[in-house]
Amino acid sequence: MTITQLQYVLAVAEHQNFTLAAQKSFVTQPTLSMQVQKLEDELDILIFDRSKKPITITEVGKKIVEQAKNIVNEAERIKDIVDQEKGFIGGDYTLGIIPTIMPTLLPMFLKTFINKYPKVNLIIKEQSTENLIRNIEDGHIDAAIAATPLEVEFIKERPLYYEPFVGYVPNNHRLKNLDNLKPEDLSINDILLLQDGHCFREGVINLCKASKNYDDEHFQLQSGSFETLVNLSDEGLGMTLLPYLNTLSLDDTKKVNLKYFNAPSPAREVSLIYHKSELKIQITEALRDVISGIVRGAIAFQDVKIISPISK
Amino acid sequence: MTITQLQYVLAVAEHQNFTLAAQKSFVTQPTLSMQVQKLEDELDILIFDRSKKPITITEVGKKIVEQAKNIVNEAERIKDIVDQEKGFIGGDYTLGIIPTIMPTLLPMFLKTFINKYPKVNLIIKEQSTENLIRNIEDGHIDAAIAATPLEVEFIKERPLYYEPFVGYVPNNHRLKNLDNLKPEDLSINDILLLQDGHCFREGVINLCKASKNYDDEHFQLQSGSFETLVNLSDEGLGMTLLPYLNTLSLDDTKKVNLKYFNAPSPAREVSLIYHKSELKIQITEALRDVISGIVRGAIAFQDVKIISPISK
DNA sequence: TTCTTTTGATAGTATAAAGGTATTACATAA
DNA sequence: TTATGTAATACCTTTATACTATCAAAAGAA
Repeated sequence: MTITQLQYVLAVAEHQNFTLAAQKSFVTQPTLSMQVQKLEDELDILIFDRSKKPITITEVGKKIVEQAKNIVNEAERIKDIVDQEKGFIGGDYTLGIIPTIMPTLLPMFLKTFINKYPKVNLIIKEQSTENLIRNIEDGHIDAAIAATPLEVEFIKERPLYYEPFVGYVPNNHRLKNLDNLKPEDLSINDILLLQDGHCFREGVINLCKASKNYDDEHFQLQSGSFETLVNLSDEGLGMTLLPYLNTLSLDDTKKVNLKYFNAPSPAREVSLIYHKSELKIQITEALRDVISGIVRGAIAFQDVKIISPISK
Repeated sequence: MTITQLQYVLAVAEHQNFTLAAQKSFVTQPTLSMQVQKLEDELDILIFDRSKKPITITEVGKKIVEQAKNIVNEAERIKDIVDQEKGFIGGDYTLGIIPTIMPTLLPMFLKTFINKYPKVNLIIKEQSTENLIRNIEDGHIDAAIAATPLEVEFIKERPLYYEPFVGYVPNNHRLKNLDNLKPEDLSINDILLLQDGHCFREGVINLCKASKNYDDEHFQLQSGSFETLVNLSDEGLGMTLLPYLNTLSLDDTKKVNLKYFNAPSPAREVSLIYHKSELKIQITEALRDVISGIVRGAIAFQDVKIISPISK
C-alpha cells in the first residue's frame, strides 16, 4: 500500500470514472487502473464495483475511501510542517468568497497580499456558502470568506470583522421620515431581497423573523446584485438592506437614502473559515493577518448584534 | 514520500541507530539509509543529526516523526477495516498485564480465548502500569489489563470488573477481633506493601490516605509478590491487603485470617486499556467479551468504592 | 597516540514496481 | 446491428527499491 495508490483511489471515488480520475491525477488510465487493482489485490477486497455504469463504490470501499482521505491529508501535512519550519509561505492556495463579500472586500486586500507573499499562487473562487462548505470538506479549497457562525463540525472559523446592515430607504417609502432604524421597523413584505442561495438573504430574513414581522409569504422580487436592488428600490419597489461596505461606493445622490440602525446595529460576522485539519495553516494565518490589518479602521462600528446567516 | 520511508524514519527515531533500525525493519542498513536520505532530499531538510553519536533528531525531525506516527497508524487502520469487513480475527496481538493481575486473571481466560480465536497470535507481556502506558503510546503493545482510572489522554479504558480489597489479618494483629474491616481501621504503619512500581501499592496507600491514617513515613517492608506478603504477615510483621482473586487460592488455614470490608468495600477497577486510535479494535473487543464473560460470576460483590491506582 | 570497533555513507547491480503506448473486451446507446 | 465510452490486458521502458561489497568517520581501547 502506497500513498500514491490511496490518492488514485480517492480520485476514482470522486469522479466515479477511471479515465477521468487518471487525467486529474496526471497519469494514464492503465497506470491508475493497475495501481487500484494492486491495492485491491493486496487487501483482497473490491473497492469499486465496475459491473455498474457509472461504477459504484462498495461498502468496504466507502470505509477505505474515508480512511484514505485521512491518510492523504495527514501525509500532505508533512510538507506543511517543513514549510512552516523554513518560514516558506508559498504554493497554490485556493480561497473561496461568497458573492456578497467578493466585490467589496477582495479589492481591499488582494494587492497587499500578493505583494507581501509573492510566492503564493492565490486562486479565488466565488461560490455560495453551501458550495464553499462542501469544497472545504473535499479539500478543493483551502479556506473561504463567508458570513458566520455556520456551526459545521469540520470547519474552524476565525472572525475577520463585523459588518453592520444599513437600510436603503427610497423617497416614497413608509420609513422615509425615520432618522434611524430599529429591527422592529422592518417588514419582510417591503424589503427587496437577493436570490435564494445568498446567505445575506437568510440573514435579512432572520432579522425580520427576530422582529416578528415575518409571515412566511412568497417574496416577489429577488435579485443577484445589490446594485440592482438599489435601483429597483429607487423605482419605488420597496426598501432594501445593504452590508456596510457596499454602501461606501454609492453615489452621493443615493447615500442620502441610507439609514443606519440604532445601536446595537444588526450585523453579519465575516470570518475566514477552513478545515479543522488546518492544512496550509501558515498561509491561512498570513491571509488573516493581512485582511484584519486592512479592515481594522475601515469599519468603526463597535456595538453590533450578530445575525445568523443560516436559515433555521 | 512513501509510507515505507516514514516507517523507516520511525524506526531510526526509536532506536537512534540506523543499523539497529534496519534490522528491526528487516532490511539492510544501506537500504534504510538511502530511503531516509531520499525523504530528507525530497523535503529538503535534515530529520536526523548524524554528526552526533548517538545520532539525534532535529527540531523539524521531531515534528515530522510525530506526524509520521499518525500517518503510519492511520495506514495500518486500513487493514483493520478490511479485517473487520471479512469478520477476520487474527494476526499478532500483544497484550500487557500488570504483575498483580497476571497470575490470577490470565489462567482464567487464556485457554478460552486461544480456542475461540485460534488465528490470533497472542503475545503476553508482564509490565508495570507505567511501562504499559509508554508501550501503548509507542504501539508496542496493542492493549493491556491494568487498574484504572489512569487519566491518560491517549488511552481508552473499558472496565472488566471491580475487584474488592480483602484484609489478611494474622493472629497477633491489633485488628484480629474485628468481624469486618472499615477503611478507618487501617494504618499505613502496620500494612505490608508491594514494592515501588506496583500500582496495587499505590491503591493501598491512597486508601490509607483517604482514611487519614497516612503520616508519610518510610515503609520498612516491601515485597514483589502477595505470597511473600502473606507469609511475612504470618510471621507477625503486620497485616496486608490482597485483591479478591488472590484470596481464592489460599490454603484453608490461611483463609481464616481473611477479613472483608464493610460495604461499600474498597476495590480496584480492572480495565482493558488501549490506544484511542483503536487499532485492532476487533481483537480488543473479542478479548473484552471473553474476559467479561468469564469474570462475571467469579466476582459477586455489588457495592464497591473504587480506589485510584495512581499516586497523587 | 595508534589500532580496533562501531556505524553510517557510497558504489554498483539485480529485481521489482510504476508508468507509458497500443490494443482488446465489454458494456451501453443509437 | 454499429458506434461510443470506458475499463482491462499485453508489452515495453524507466524508475525505485533492495541487495552485497566497500569505504569513511567517529568512538573506545590499548
